[in-house]
Amino acid sequence: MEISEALEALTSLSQEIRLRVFRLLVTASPHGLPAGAIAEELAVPANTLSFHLNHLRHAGLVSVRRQGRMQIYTARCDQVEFLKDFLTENCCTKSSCAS
Amino acid sequence: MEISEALEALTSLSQEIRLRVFRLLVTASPHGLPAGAIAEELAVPANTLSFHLNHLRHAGLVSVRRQGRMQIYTARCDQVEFLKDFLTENCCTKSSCAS
DNA sequence: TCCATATTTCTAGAATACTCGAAATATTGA
DNA sequence: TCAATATTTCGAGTATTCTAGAAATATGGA
Repeated sequence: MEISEALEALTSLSQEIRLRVFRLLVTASPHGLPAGAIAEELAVPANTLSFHLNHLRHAGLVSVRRQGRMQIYTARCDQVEFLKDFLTENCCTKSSCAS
Repeated sequence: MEISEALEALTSLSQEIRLRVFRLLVTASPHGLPAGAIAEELAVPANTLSFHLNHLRHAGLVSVRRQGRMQIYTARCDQVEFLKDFLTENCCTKSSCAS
């Protein structure tokens, strides 16, 4: 993972609503959840949520598919793995790292 | 690691200058580097750097000790481990995770 | 004590991010 | 085609973060 991608992922996950959205989607993995269900669960207005879902999508952390009228969002857990790898390779010394 | 602590660490590392500072300090681990050397290496004004070092310090990602006139900053690599653990526990499904 | 060096704090302006009402778009079913 | 539902886009206001000049603080050496 490039530093610019890592920055995008870190920026996306560093916002409370987005982190909560992502965690929720991880628990709902691999089926995903429609935007409306996320908005209701987290008590966030639909348009505000849409803004954050877009942010996560641009950062590559979620993917989306349409199912009828609904947009189903799914966590891209592999991207978190890449982020963790980035942190391991760039932000850890050998001695301090388990992996 | 609590969600609020994780947010602080993610926020700190999601800013380009701070991420570069942290990576530099990891390479200089465990000795650390004086603020002036970091500023010079990254070509950032001393007071701007100070702002970001403060941010990293409040997030627990670096520690500092005085050595004569210099302030020596050191990466707290263990905190990155905690952040990775947080991501593993909260943001990964079992199937998607190596660990 | 006085000066030079290293760094931080103060401050205000600039840039970026977040929020949410209102309007627009997409889909389904009648 | 029309109404209802699900979601997104637009736009403007608010809040937060970043930047860097200037001044302040801390230390060591002459």
